[in-house]
Amino acid sequence: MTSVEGRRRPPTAQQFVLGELRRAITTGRLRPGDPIRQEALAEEFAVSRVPLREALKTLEGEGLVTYQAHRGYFVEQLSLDDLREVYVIRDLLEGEAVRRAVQRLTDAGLDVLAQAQADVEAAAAAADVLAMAEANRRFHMTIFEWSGLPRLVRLIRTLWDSTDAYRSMYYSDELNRERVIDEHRVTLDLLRRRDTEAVVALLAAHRGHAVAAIESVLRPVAGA
Amino acid sequence: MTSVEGRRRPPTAQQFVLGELRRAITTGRLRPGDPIRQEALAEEFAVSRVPLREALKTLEGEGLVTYQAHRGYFVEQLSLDDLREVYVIRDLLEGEAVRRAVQRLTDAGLDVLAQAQADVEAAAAAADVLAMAEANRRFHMTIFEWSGLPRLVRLIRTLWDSTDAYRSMYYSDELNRERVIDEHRVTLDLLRRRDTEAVVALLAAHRGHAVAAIESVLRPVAGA
DNA sequence: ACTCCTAAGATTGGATCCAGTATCGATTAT
DNA sequence: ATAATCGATACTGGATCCAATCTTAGGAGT
Repeated sequence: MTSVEGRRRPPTAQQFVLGELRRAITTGRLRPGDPIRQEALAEEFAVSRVPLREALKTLEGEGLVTYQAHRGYFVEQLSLDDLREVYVIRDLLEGEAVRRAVQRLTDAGLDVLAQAQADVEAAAAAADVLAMAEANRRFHMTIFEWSGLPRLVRLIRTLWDSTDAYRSMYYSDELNRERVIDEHRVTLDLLRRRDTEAVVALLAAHRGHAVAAIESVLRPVAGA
Repeated sequence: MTSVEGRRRPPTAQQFVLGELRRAITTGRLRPGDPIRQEALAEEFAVSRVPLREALKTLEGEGLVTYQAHRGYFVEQLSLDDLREVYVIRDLLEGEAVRRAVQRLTDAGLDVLAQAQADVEAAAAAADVLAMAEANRRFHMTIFEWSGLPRLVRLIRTLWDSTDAYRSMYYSDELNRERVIDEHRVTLDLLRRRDTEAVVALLAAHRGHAVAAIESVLRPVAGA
C-alpha cells in the first residue's frame, strides 16, 4: 500500500525531525551548550515549530537537551563528572545485561554478532568513522538484546545517545579504533566459550578505556 | 482563573498538565490501557491540545504512556514481566545509590530522613494512603540523593514513576503499610550505624516484598 | 450470512497566528 | 562615567484552525 521510496522516512514530521536533531547533535553540528533556535531549525527542516518542539521534548527526556521555561532548549553540556556518572550507570546496567545475555546465547546470535564485527572492521579499514560508530553500536546492542530485558536495553541505549557527541572523539584516534577491533575479537571468542565473567570483565575494561580517553581529551577544556 | 484548589500552579501550562496527568495516572483515574482523548482532557484542564501533547511526550519518555503515530497515546499497561524487569533494574541502580549514600551520610541528613519517616507514620495513622505514598517516596529519594549522582537518582525516580499506578495497590493493604513502617525504622537504625551492606540487603528485601505483593494481586488479572 | 468496499465521523498531526516573557540596548538621573 | 530604569526586539508558549489518517457504520455484491 505504502509507496516504497529509496529512503525510509518516518510517518510523522516529529519523528523525522527527531532523527535529524539526533544526527545534528551527535555529529557535532549542534554543539554542547548551543541554544536551540526553534524558528531557524524548523525552517531548515521545512516543518513548523510544533513537531520540532515535540521532538525536543523527547530529546529532553533522553538527556540530549535541557529545557528552561521561557528560555528554551539547549544542547546538553556534560561535565567530566556527568560523563563519569553515565559510565558508572552503564557499568551497572550493561554488566547485568551481559551476564544475562551469555546465559541465553545462541549460535545464530553469534553469527549476527560476527557480522556486526565484520562491519566494524570494514568501516575501520575504510576510515569511515561514522559507519564504524554505527556498527560498533550494533555490536554491543546485539549483545544487550540477548538479555531479554527490553526496558534495560532501552535505558542503555538512551545512555549511549546522551554521550554520543563525546564518544565520537574516541573513534577519531587511530589507536583507539584498533583497540576497539581487538577487544571485540576477544569478546567474540569469550562469548563462544560462554565465559560469562571474562566477558563481563572485558567489556567493563572496554568502557574504561573509552572513558579514560574521553577524560584525557576533555580535561583541559573542562577545567574552566 | 480557574479553580486552583490551593495548589501552586507551574509557570507553563505544559508543566501544569504534566503534573495533573501524573496524578490522574498514579491515582488510577486513567487506568492502564486507557486511550488518552486529547480534546476531552485539554478541555478538562482548560488548556489547548498543544501543551497537553508536549506533556504526553514527556510521559512517553518516562514510560507512563505509549504512543502510536496517528492513533495517539495510551496509558502504559505493564505485564508481570515488565514489572519484574523494572524491579530488576531498580535493584541494580538503587543498590549502587544506597552503597554510595552510606559513605557520604551526615547527621543532618539523618535528621531529614527521620522527619520523612515521621511523616510516613503520621500519614499511616491517619489512613491517608496518598500522603503516605508521598512521604515514603521522599524517604527513599532522600537516601538516594546522598549518593551524589543526580542522573542516577533521576533514573530511579523515573522507574518509580512508571510503576506508581501499581505500587499504590501495595499501600492499600493495612499489613503492608505496617511492614513498610517497620522496615523503615530498621533502615534508619542501620544507617545510624553506617552498616552499608545491611542497609543494602534490607532495602533489597523491602523491594522484594513490594513486588511479591503486586504480583499476587496482579497474577489473576494478567493471566489473560 | 459473509466479505469487501465506500463514505461519514472521530481523532490525531501540523501550520499559522497571537500573547507572554526574557534579553539587550538606549536613555536618564546621579 | 556609572548605574538604574524603561522600552524595543527576539524568542518562546499557547490557542485556533485546517489537513491527514484512522475507525466505524452501512450497503452492495457474492
